[in-house]
Amino acid sequence: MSQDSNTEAVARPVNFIRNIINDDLASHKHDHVHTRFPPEPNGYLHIGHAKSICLNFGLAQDYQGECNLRFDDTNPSKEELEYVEAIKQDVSWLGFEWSGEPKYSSNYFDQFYQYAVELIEKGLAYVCFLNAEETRAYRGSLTEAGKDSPYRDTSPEENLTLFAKMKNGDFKEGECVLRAKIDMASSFMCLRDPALYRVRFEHHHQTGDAWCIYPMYDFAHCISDAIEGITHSLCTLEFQDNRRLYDWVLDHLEDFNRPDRPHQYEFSRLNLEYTVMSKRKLHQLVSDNLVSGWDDPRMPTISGLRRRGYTPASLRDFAERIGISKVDSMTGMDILEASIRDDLNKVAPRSMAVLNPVKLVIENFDGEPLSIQAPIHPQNEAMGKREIFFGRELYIDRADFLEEAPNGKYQRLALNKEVRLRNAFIVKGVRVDKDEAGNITTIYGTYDPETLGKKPADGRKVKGVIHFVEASTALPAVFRIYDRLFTVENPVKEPDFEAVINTESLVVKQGFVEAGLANSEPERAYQFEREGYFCRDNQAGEVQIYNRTVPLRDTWSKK
RNA sequence: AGGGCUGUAGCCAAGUGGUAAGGCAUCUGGUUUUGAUCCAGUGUACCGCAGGUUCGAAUCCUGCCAGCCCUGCCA
Repeated sequence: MSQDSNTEAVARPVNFIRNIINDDLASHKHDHVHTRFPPEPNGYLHIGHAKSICLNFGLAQDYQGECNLRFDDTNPSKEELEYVEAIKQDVSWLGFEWSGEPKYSSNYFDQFYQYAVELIEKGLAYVCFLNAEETRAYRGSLTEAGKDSPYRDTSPEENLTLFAKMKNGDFKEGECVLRAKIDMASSFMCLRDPALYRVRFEHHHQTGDAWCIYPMYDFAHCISDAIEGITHSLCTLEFQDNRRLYDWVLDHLEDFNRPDRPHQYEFSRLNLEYTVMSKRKLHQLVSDNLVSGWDDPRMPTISGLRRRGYTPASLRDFAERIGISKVDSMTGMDILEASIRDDLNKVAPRSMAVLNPVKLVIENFDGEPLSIQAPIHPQNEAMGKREIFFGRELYIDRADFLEEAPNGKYQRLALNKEVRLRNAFIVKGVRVDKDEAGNITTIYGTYDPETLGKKPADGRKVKGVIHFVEASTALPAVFRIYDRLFTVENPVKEPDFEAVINTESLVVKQGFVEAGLANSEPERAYQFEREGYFCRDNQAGEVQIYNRTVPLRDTWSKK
């Protein structure tokens, strides 16, 4: 089938959903693609949602179709306006544009009501006065059929009256529900006469107090999709059984019982190692003050990742790398980290920062600090140069000095050993000062003035390179070093996931950055050479705060 | 256990009867004023297990095993 000449075929990801779409287009079941991203506004979006966003909006882009943003707001007791605003912002930040105005399931409350009436008229729905407990008992179990509600055979006329009374507020919360009349013996529990509407005297963030009955997800979602002309309704695996109800509703409504109506397809949700992904648990972390908020840089939320320094491009790339399938999988952090490193390596300006400073005094240097032009990106000259300084007093990282080199592989500074100072001269350790406890307080050394931008003339080999900042011009800074939020791969498996929280997931360090960073902006990424990728935090203060997004790849320390 | 799904290398994941893509990770070289990047190379995958059909099976059939989901008036 595929000809050799067909090599221009773009390297688009392949997955079962694209195969379905291709088939649907080929068979003319649909002549276009229209997807939707339908979050319930009851919390902040996380990276699992990012996967779904990239899927739905990405499909629309690739097939020149459309993707709606729809707030699935059928349960006013859990939803808030704060979340709808945050969700819009996160989707936009990720780089996607929804089709037209944002939609709300609540836009269709009138239509839902009419469709419910249609089902009642057809004898396919009834008002049931069993309470919640009775309903559960009547439902049966996984292995036993349920039994019919005593209200199941009420006439359509009477049900119409009852349903109107429900809408008018004549019944109390919990007194009755509207149920679909399907099959109390079905092996699909969701088909055992599921509730379609419940009574809730609750203020809704979109419709105010106009309604006191609210549709259930299974009734509202499929109809919303159909009203909006969605072709492919994508959701996660746990809705596989619900698909039967999705189809049942549309099959029994005159407006939607047509071949080109929407169909639901399910893919597996994202599970990431060392974190939790459910909104409930994320809520708990916030309310228990285990993190500073939804946008704590340790959170897997989109806003948290953003504050951590993740870029929209890196998250989109991540979504592409993990792909779409129906396998229950646990994705490693390494893929996420590879995505952000790949992006930042290309675009992040280089800079130097010393996180655990110790003073290095260059004994044979005197006078004013020397200005040096250093490349902003060693592999990309077009990014230009920056000014750094070299002087008599420098800071280097304590981890870059040992009085005695442990072995031949050691590539850092030691007494009587030379090392290159990044972007500057070759220096040699001479002696140290220590306090009473034996801690090194100052390192003294000498520099070779002939080695700026060149190798030693005498041909001697100097292997290591360490970074530094000039003491008098450096800016003090706080560094927040983040690590995984949990100590175990899958915290959800623990009896109490909060018990396995990583108490060292945030370590704060005080050090210095280059003078050139005086005007760094929040969310701007930098590579602090040899340390990792950092971004300025959005918290204002006298001292700059940098969040470590991800360390540089390290193929050496593990040996 | 009644039903719905899933099992391809350490982790993701292509593959839809013709003899196992790719990414991440790993390892090995080379370049390098970041132990980074970059470049080149690197995998005995019993394709969950056992049978069967076929000239030929990861792909079809049967049985078994394992994991996930379903008994909200949540989504």
